Amino acid sequence: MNSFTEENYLKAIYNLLESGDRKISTTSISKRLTTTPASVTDMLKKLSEKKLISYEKYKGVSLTASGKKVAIAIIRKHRLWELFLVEKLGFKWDEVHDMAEQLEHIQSEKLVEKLYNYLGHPRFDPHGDPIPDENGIFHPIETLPLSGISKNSKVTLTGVLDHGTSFLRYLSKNELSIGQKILVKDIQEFDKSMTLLIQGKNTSLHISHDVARNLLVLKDKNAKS
Amino acid sequence: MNSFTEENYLKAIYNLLESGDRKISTTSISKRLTTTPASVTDMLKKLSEKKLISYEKYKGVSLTASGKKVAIAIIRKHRLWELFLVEKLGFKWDEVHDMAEQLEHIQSEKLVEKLYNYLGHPRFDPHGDPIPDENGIFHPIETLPLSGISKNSKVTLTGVLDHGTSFLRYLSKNELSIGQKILVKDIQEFDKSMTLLIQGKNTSLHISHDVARNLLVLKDKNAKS
DNA sequence: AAATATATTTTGCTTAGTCTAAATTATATT
DNA sequence: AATATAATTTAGACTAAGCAAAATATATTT
Repeated sequence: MNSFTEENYLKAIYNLLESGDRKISTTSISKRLTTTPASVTDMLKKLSEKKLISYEKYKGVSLTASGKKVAIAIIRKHRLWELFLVEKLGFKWDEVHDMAEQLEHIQSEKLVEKLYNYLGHPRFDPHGDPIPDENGIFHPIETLPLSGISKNSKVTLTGVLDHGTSFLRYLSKNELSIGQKILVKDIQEFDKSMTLLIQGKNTSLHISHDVARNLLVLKDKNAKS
Repeated sequence: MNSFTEENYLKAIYNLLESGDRKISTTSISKRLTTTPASVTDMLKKLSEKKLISYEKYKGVSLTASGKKVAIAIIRKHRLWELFLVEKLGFKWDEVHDMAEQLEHIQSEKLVEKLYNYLGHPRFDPHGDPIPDENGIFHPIETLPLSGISKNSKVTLTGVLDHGTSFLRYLSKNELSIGQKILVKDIQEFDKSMTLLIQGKNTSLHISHDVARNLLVLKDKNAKS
C-alpha cells in the first residue's frame, strides 16, 4: 500500500490544509516534517504519480479525494489509539502522542473496526479532537476559544488547541480536564487574564490570556451570554 | 535503535536457534524471511558489527546475549499483543498473527508494561506459547504432544505446535481450545488416530495422528498413566 | 521595469535493504 | 585425493528516502 513515510506526508498535508489555505507550500511541509524542501519535492512527485495529491510545480499542493481519504483514515487511527492508551491503559494525555504516531500506521481495517467497538464508538479523543467516523466524516461541535467568552458565562471544556506536552502538563497540574463545567468569574482588562470557577471545586483558578486562547469550550445552553 | 528489519532478523534467528542447533545457516534464515541468501549475508555483517549476533564467515551464526535480549523482547511484545487482540478485541486465534507482526515493533517500554498489567500478567498467549516475563525469562510448562499419550489418560490442552491458519481453523471448527480437559478414549493401532472425549461435551471426537502430534498437553496429576 | 530576495526544483551523492549473477569456500561423492 | 555439488559471499545494480549545493522560478522592493 502506502509507506509510513507517504502516510506521514499525507497527514502533514491534511493538517496544513486544515489550518488555513487551499494550497500549501513545499517549505511548510518541510518544516512540519523536519525534512528539507528538496526531499519534499521528491515526495510530492511520487504522491502526485499515485494521484494522492494534486501538484503543479511551484504552485503548491492540495489533496485529491483519495489522498484525503487516506489522511483521514490515519487521523482516525491515531485518535482511536490515543483514546485506547488513555482510557484503557491508563496513560496521561501528555504521554500518548509518540506511541499513537507509531500505532496509526498499523494496517488492518478489521483492527480499527474492533478497536472502535471496544472503545464504545467514541466521538472525541483525549484532547477533545473529533474522531472521524467509519466513512471519514467528522462530527465536530461548535467550540470557541475560552478567550472569546464573556464574564459570567458558563461553559464546558471540550478540547485544547495546543497539544504540546508542557501545555497539557500545565492543565493536569491545575486539574483542568475535558468535560469540566467552568464559570468565567472575572476578566482582567489590562492583560485579559481570567479567573475561573470550576464546578465541583471550591477554589478559583487564575489563567493567562495565552492559556485561555488554547482552551476550547462549548457555551452552556442555559447560560448568560 | 534497531530497524524493523533488524528486529525481524533477530527474531528469525532466535526462532531457528530454538528449534535445534547451536549455529544456524544463512540459507535457513533466507528461507524463513523469504529473502535471498545474499541479502542475509549483508545483514549478518551489520548485526555482527552491532554485536547482536556472533558470526564468522561460512560458519553460521548465533545470538549474543544482547541480541537474544532484543529477540526475546520482540517475542514478548508479539505474544502480549496477540493476547490483547484475542482477549480484549475478540479476534479469533487464527486471525491475529499478521497484526501482531506489526505491533511487535512498536517502541515503548512503558507501553509494554501497561499492556502487561492490563492483561493481568499473563503467562501464555492464545496459542499456549509462554510469554517471557519482564526480565526475558520464560516459564514454560512440561507439555507433551498428545500423540505420545496413552489410552485412558486424562490431559489438559495447553498449546499447539503448528500455528498455521488451516490447523487453527480445524481446531475451532471442532471446538477444541486451550484449557480443555481431554480423555484419550481410544487409539487405533493401524494409523495411530485417536478418539477423544472432551470434558463438558457428550460427543466424542476422532483425530488423526498428524493432528495429535500438533497438540500440546499437560498430564493430569490424578490421571491413570 | 529592473534588481534583489525568497521559494522551489534539479542534480548528484548517501544509506538501508534488496536482488541477480559471478566467484569463492565448504561439503559430499566417487 | 579429486571432483562435483551445494552453500556462502562478493560485486554491482536498484528503490525509497534523505541531504547539500546549484539552478531556476516567483515575489518583493526600489
